[in-house]
Amino acid sequence: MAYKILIVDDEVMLTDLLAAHLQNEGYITYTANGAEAALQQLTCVPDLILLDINMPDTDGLSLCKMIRDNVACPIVFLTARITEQDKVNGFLTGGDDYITKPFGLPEVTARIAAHLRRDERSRSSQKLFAAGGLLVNLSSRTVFWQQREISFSKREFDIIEFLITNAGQVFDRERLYEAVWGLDAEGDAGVIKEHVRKIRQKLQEATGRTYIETVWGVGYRWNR
Amino acid sequence: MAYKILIVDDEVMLTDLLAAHLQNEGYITYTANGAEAALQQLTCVPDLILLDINMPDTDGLSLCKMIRDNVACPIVFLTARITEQDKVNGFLTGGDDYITKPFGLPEVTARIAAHLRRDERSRSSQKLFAAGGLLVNLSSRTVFWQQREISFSKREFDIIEFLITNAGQVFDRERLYEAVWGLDAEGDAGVIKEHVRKIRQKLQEATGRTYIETVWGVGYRWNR
DNA sequence: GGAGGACTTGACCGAATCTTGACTTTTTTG
DNA sequence: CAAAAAAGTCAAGATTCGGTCAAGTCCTCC
Repeated sequence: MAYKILIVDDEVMLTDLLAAHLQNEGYITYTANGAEAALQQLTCVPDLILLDINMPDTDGLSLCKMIRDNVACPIVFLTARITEQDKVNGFLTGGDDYITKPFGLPEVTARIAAHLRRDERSRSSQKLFAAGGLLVNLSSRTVFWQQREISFSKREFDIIEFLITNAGQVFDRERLYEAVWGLDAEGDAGVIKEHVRKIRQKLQEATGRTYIETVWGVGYRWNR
Repeated sequence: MAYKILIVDDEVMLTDLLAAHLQNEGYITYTANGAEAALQQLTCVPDLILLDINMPDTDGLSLCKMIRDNVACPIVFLTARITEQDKVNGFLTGGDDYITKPFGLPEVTARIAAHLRRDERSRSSQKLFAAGGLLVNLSSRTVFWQQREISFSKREFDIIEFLITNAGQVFDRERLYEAVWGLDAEGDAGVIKEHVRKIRQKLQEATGRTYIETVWGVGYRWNR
């Protein structure tokens, strides 16, 4: 689930540059080179908006308000400078940020990532999964079986998290490895066998069940 | 947006009665007739919980603790009576309340409404955190352990503040650094290790506990 | 401008965890 | 039924990570 970012600036060169860079980072990008185009593009329901508020022929403030009225995502302003007056005008309200030109691409990337993370956190601060006495809490990374905590290492929990959020689906080892270790990780997906063993062992010991089922010749699946 | 209320009691008649009444008042209700069911229902992330602590076959205290560890909403206890011993046992902590059986429906409704109002208000500007003798005051930036102040430097307190306002969640050093030093700060997130050491040292010295827990390979988490 | 506390850095060590590869068991298939 | 393929087990070595420390720098308040 890649994030969608809408880039609004009158300079085509700049929007294209940012779009190319962000696509490279794995984001889906949309561009708009004017107020009208920006409003049209809102239909794509972006997760974050990069917005130049100093565009000519455009009242930045009211464009910003119109955007806010229609989508709830964070807005990061691109601007030559922010004066105190701008802040007073209410440009900068909850969840927003600004980057002053000229800026470096790494800076933009970092800010975007941070905002998306923060937004994600507030959107669903408690991620809980329950199944017959087993309680998995993704934000505190804990697993409880009837008042008793079962502790898992990082990799073990990562695997559990992935399987449980996709409970019922079967994943082969390659796919699991990719999901947990990352797309560009190199190494043998055979490690999974070992981690799954450990997970099952701990679960079995505590609950009497194994939860992770082997689909022979295909992969693993989480059973509630 | 309607509030969600989870009703936990072993008597089906009672849960159904309460549910019907509260639905009539405009609440969304969930019911559970046992400890296990209660834990499962937590996934609905209720805004308030009505909990019978005198259910047979259930250790009310630890069930209560489990619930608290996973959701932050107020808990209203339904009980035959609350003894002094119960209070000492820690059943009642900030935001909680109890209603002794037998009770009238109007009483339940009134209490629930009062708690939801209070919770709403305090959630937006919670400035005081308490956990077993430890009292953290965000506005005066002080930490007390049983009438005794423990002093922390700016950075140390900033870290404590962030962790405590997101208690239970795990943050890796990068996120923590970002949250405390700011998005555009440059520097090594390794500093955190040193600050955490100092914080723990002071807390340990004063309270005998460390509060900040390490989740190996992932990050840090504040334990109440 | 100096003293003292706060903040930062980098190196080091031990411990927790991850990975590997050989080996065993189970399942499928010819 | 035997061979092959897939999955599970195990122990040992490799690796990564977090805690600690000492030293250096920065800042602030006299």
